[in-house]
Amino acid sequence: MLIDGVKFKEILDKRQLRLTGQRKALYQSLAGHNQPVSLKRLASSLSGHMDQVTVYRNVDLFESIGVINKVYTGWKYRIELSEQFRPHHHHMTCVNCGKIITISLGNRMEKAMESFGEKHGFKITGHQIELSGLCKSCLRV
Amino acid sequence: MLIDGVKFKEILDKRQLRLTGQRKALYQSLAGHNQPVSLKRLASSLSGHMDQVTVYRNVDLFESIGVINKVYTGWKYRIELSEQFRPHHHHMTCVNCGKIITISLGNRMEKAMESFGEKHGFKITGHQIELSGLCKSCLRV
DNA sequence: AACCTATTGCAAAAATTTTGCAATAAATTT
DNA sequence: AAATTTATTGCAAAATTTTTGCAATAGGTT
Repeated sequence: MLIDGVKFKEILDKRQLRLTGQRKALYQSLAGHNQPVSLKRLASSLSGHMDQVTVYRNVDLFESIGVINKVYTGWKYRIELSEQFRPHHHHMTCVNCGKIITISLGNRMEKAMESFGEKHGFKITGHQIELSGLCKSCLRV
Repeated sequence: MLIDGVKFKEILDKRQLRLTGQRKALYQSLAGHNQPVSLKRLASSLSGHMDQVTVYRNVDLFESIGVINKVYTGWKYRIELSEQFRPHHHHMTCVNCGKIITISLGNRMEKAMESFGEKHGFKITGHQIELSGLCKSCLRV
């Protein structure tokens, strides 16, 4: 596992949440994916380790403590580890084959988003940017 | 109704889809909202005019023919008329009170998104940009 | 090892979305 | 204007997804 498991434990500890076997399994499964996963896939990949209800409850929990982000690619949301564990990035999804590419927009554009909010009196705390289009191979066909 | 109803009819005609009372009602309800609506609210605002199943079916249809866009603000998606009926824009949502503000990012940034895709071999056909943060009033409290 | 209580699994409810089919009503033709 | 054609609707019911209550289990502490 490339992704820091110590930080995960710290985040739980700080709030007196327990590091259970199920939470470890969930975290590791997320760390093992290098693309956002749907809750359905996540749950089925973990079946045997834990009940589906526990997946739901912990996904909610993980979101509330900032361990994961929900990403909307296409019709449904998917889940990935947050920026505490991975560099900030965005996605580009092929509308034809569903391929997801991870991209980073660069500092200038990221900053621009924040100052954009300020112009309208907002203090920006996060943003979602999802591009969709046709990937190289689907363009050819 | 400020929003072009003729174009709506044309879009249906072109595909030999029928302009039913229910579709008119749905379109008008969408035209009457100046913010994205959840499917739930949409359905309940139309109850009496049409069955919930019909709302689902027509929302699907409207999406497939480009009449509406699905927008992800917060946890769930919401629906709004597409760029065929309204100027292209994005949203900024207050994470505290849920207020949604419509914003436009300006040509430079819009273009930048497209060329970003090209760099990675994608032909960009659309994008979602959703900012979240705290609005003026929620910052004060 | 005993204790405290957060967390889990199970069963079941609630909410959301999809499906099949007969009845209805747009649009076209006569 | 009536008849015709067939896309569309409403209803009932199934399927799927998400939430809830509670007793049993198992982290973490003393």
